[in-house]
Amino acid sequence: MDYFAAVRAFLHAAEPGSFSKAAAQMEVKTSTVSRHINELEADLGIALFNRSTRGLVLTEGGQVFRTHALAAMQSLDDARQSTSSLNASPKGVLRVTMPASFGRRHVIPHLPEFTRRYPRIDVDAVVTDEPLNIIEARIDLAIRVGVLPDSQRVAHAALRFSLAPDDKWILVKRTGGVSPTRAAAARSGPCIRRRRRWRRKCARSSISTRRCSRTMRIGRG
Amino acid sequence: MDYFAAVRAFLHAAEPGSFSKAAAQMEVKTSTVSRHINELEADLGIALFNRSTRGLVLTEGGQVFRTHALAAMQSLDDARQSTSSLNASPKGVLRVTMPASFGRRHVIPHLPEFTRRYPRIDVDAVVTDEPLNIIEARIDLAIRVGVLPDSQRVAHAALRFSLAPDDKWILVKRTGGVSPTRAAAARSGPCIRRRRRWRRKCARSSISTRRCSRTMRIGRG
DNA sequence: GCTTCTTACGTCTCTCGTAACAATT
DNA sequence: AATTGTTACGAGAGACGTAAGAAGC
Repeated sequence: MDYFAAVRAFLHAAEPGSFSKAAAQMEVKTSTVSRHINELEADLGIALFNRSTRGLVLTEGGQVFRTHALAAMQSLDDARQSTSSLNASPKGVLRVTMPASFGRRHVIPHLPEFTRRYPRIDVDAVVTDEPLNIIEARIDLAIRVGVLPDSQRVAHAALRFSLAPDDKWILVKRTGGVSPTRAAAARSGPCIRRRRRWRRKCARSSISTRRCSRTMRIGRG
Repeated sequence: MDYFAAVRAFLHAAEPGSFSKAAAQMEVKTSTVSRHINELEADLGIALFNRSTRGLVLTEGGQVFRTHALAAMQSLDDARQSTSSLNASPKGVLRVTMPASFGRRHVIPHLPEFTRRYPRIDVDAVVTDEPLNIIEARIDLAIRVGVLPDSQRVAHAALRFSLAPDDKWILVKRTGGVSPTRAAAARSGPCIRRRRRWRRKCARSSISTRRCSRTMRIGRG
């Protein structure tokens, strides 16, 4: 059974003491509410309502369940709210890694302006020439320049920085010897694997890609 | 989508940082876990995991969601536990109404023994000859004797008390002039409407009818 | 080659609404 | 007669597993 729907139906019905009103409020049929609550009662092994045509009255068990269920649903709403609000206004920690000399010249000078514009973002700049494991080090964005010693990470080598006149980074795929999928990855945007996946997901579900593009705007003058 | 299943899949995957392990633990396929978490991410508009073949790492949003989701699921478990435990060991308030003289003679004398046997039950005996509205007065069990003045409540008149030698109350249907459904009601057990429904529900879903029978054992010597 | 996550596809379960019924005012 | 809860039934959606693909070890 759809436990979520069942609990919601119960809570909607408990307040006015009516299945019909609950159904109207939830924009489903009375039969659905009735079924959901019957399923819930079967699952709990206890009656939640005393039924009469004069209205419904919560049983003792119904009252107990209602109290806890309300708290549970509240928690779940909190979970959704606080989580999805994270992508509404950019906020949190952004860990960026970059080569030392490149960083000093092209990134660090712009950080004061960046943090002014996005005060809720804490930039965590890992300035190093060491080849980091971007997963283990929890790097959100890696900037690489030149030919990497680790030739297995071809995708990284496809990212090239260009100070273009417009508000975009230009991503140029490496010429020659690139497999179709890798070329596609390079075409579609930033080229580390999970970023490509993220973009695909955005396209699928109409999520704003703001998070990506803002992240990429760090080095713009 | 099945929100509960999705959240559960997420929590199972977050701990070991693996969809496969979560799938094995939940006895579903990896594809199911993957789908659930993708749905959750689409719903929240935020990525919950950073994926790599070396394992998964929760994003910042993933950690936030995990914290809240854990609390929510905990609350829901509490709701189920505390509610269904109500019918495991008899506990709570039992409101019984009965005629004055009958009560004094056949019920009240047995209450000390009853409360000794079921110490977690508080019996609330409404001893009155007035015809109560059992819903409004929150009566769990009504004992009626003789012909009721309110002839519409035929079902009540079908309950007859008998001090049988075995551990049961014998319920005899009223002879003559009983409609098929009412006869069925009288046959099937205690005859106020919601009790009949309760019995039907028990039969359907294999719920123990213990709660009913215990309630009915009040007057046994 | 093995493991891991992803995804398209077909099946099948399961949910929902419709509609008829029961019960009461 | 009107309202409210229940339930059988059929259509439709949606979930699941299978299997193939992609990516990294």
